[in-house]
Amino acid sequence: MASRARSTMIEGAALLLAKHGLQGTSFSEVLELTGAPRGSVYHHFPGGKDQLVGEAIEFTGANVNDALQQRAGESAETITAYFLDLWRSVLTRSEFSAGCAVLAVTVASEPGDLADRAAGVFRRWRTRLAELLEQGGLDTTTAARFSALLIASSEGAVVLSRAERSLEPFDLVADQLRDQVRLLAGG
Amino acid sequence: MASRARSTMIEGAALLLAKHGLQGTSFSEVLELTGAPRGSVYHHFPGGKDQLVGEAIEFTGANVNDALQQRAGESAETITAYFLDLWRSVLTRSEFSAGCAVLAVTVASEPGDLADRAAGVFRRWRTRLAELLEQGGLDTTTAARFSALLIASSEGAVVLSRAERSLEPFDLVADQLRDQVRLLAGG
DNA sequence: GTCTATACGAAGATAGAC
DNA sequence: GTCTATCTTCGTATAGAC
Repeated sequence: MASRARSTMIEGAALLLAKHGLQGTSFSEVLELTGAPRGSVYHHFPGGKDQLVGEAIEFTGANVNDALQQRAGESAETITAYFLDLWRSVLTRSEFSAGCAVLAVTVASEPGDLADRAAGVFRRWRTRLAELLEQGGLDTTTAARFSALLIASSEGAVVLSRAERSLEPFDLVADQLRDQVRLLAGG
Repeated sequence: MASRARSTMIEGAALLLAKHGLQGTSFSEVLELTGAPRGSVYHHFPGGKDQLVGEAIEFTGANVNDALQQRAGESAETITAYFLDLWRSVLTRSEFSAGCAVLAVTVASEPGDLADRAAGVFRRWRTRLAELLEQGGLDTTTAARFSALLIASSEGAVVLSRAERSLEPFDLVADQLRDQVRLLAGG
């Protein structure tokens, strides 16, 4: 039975990881943000911070995969535009204060279980997106390549735009990718 | 007069930032790595950690710009391939343990001087690369777009490959980008 | 320029009462 | 399930001697 406090903490941790990074996300901050009770942290997460963070990035991973799933069956162009909008809205809704929790964990964690879980999330995104792009009209090789490119460049563009606090870098990248997928789809 | 210990610390900090992130890089680690004397940290860097980190990312920024400069006058295809190889070698030489210091600082620092300096580094890369791509045959608009795409996707691809501890994601991205710039250059 | 000693705060984690 | 108290470690930063 998953308690309310437990899932609230996971969602809160996911948000804080996206904003402040791995070491910048403490139990204290998560509790302050979510109002979850301090005394039950190690009751819900006996594995400590690593467990909470691990579940938070799996949560983020599932969110993105669910969102992608909603566009199953659409054209490669539509899927590309949708994926880009997903990340663009992270920037706009947070006023450039948030990015990707999975990336934040990857660049700040030493090799180990946490890093492996982050890798798993990235890999599932890449596989799922490639499948959808292939269904959307790209050939197998191109779908695998463009899936990797789309994820990598979205992640990177979010970082550039966060740094500059401007949508300019992100939008330049997005424009280029949308043009490109049109050509690849033989439009 | 810049002392030897001072520049050694800056280089060491740049490497550690790329490996362990912002909060994962402490004075103790920098001193251990570089053998610099503990007693003169605040003599060389009266601004504390922020100053050291700031100089470290400027150092990284200058390194990349200098490397780019070596390819001035070459074709857009050559410049693209060279820029990708630059980041690919970060992965291979570190056995997937290092990434980009500027990205690491961006996703882990709160708004302030440090974040602004990171933004400046990214912006200078983007501007300089766009100039070179334009000289290399791309029209102005395409050069600006492709410069942003190339930087964003390299940064993102480094993260994906670090996570998976495999060159596969990076190489998929690189293949796609090299194909794309060939088309853009009218090849 | 470099040293040691130390102040200070924050973090993760554990123990035991309720 | 939740609380408070506490332990331990580690980080940045400062002070003052050499």
